[in-house]
Amino acid sequence: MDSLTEENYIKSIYALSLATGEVFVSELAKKLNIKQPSVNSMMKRLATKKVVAYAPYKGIRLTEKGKKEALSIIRRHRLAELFLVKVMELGWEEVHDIAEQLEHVDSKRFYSRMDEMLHFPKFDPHGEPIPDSNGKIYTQKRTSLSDLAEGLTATIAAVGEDEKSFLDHLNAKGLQIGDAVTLKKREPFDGSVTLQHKSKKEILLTHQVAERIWVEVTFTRS
Amino acid sequence: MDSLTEENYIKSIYALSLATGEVFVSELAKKLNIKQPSVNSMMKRLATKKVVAYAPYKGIRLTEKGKKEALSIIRRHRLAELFLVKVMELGWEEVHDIAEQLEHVDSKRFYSRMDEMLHFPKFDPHGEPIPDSNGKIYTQKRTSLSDLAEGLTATIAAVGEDEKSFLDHLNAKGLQIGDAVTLKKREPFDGSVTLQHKSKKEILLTHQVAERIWVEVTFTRS
DNA sequence: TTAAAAAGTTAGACTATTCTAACAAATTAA
DNA sequence: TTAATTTGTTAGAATAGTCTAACTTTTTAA
Repeated sequence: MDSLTEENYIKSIYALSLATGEVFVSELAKKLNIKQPSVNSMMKRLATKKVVAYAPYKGIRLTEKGKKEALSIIRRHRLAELFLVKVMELGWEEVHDIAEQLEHVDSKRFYSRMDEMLHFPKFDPHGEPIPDSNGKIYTQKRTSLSDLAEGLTATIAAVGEDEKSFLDHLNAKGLQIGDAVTLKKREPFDGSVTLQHKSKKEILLTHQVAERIWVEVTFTRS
Repeated sequence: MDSLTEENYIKSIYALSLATGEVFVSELAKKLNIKQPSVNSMMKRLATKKVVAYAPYKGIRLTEKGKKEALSIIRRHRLAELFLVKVMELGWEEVHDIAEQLEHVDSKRFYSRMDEMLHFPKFDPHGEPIPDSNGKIYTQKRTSLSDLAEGLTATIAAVGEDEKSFLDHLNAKGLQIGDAVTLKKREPFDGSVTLQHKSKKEILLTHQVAERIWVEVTFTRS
């Protein structure tokens, strides 16, 4: 097991190395508000633990093991944020610091219950993906249904709102997460969209509803 | 601010010194699974911080400041337990270890929201009192309504269940927290009780309901 | 009432984190 | 391409918590 401190290092390394695959001691030190020599010795420790690959004067990279751990922490953080907002009705602005603490709670049950209560969300309301319990991230490109081009077919991946009334509305329309829909027509006037659904029925959604639905394009026009 | 470790010491000192007002190094060491010399040096530190009063070879006592801190930790722990059970629907047996971690979360909002969501509970379902945010504990002697002697008048202080259906039932009977009731008669056969209510009406409750209502005796027969 | 037993204390050591000071390597810019 | 700048590393120290070994006080009980 990693200490709370180690977890924070791992999380930051993941975030900072996302783009290029590596981070430098100086960047990490700045991000964590810690002096370079401290980062340096922590890297030696994490290297011993096989969490990072680290050679002196070279960049820091997470190993597979390290990535897995990072994703697990990120999952806990994002689930916690979503939980605090959706279930506890706290404001987005006040939620980050609390999630920063909750992410270190060691209890599978605690997180699996959150997951259940939130209906296994794939994204947090910022649109950031929540890794699943195997560390798998939904990487497919998502678009809001309100931006999908006419004629394209896409799968409903997630909804931006988890409120019962919204879900009820989708239900009433016969839509569910996982359903494939084809965008038949978008009204230029009000942005409402007409969908072709697997049920063969045509479904009309207002712009307000469409923009809260995230889809993944599965087929393009050939 | 106290460290997580210090908070754990304070909580244990409070619990162990409740009866006599003091704890001994050996007891504390056993409770925390820590060796005596470690406890000894921590006591020196907490004494410097004015959290405990401690003289070598004498017992350990919390100062007023220390008691306040202990009550705040206990409040957080009990709120968290209740929250995990009532809101997150986890089982009582699996909740303690998680609450043990949540109690150290530093966020007033987090706890005040729990408090609100739980309707400002005065007791956890074990019947243990939850200190309020000023550290005040509801010390009055409580009895279950199912144990109240015939003829006594008492005030409804809390209910052991927070489920909507239970609260609805009480509502339908015209009972609310804070109401004074006099126990008119208890049926020996099924334990159901007849109450005299301030509304002048007589109310009949089954044993099942009565045992979930906590009351404080306000008047005794003279 | 004195000798075990129990309880408490000191001293010294070790790990996890962090820091400052001083030096070394790599990069950048003139 | 060398000198300045940036980046990284080592060495040594500090704090929080804990431990073991070796006493010292108190208590308990014969």
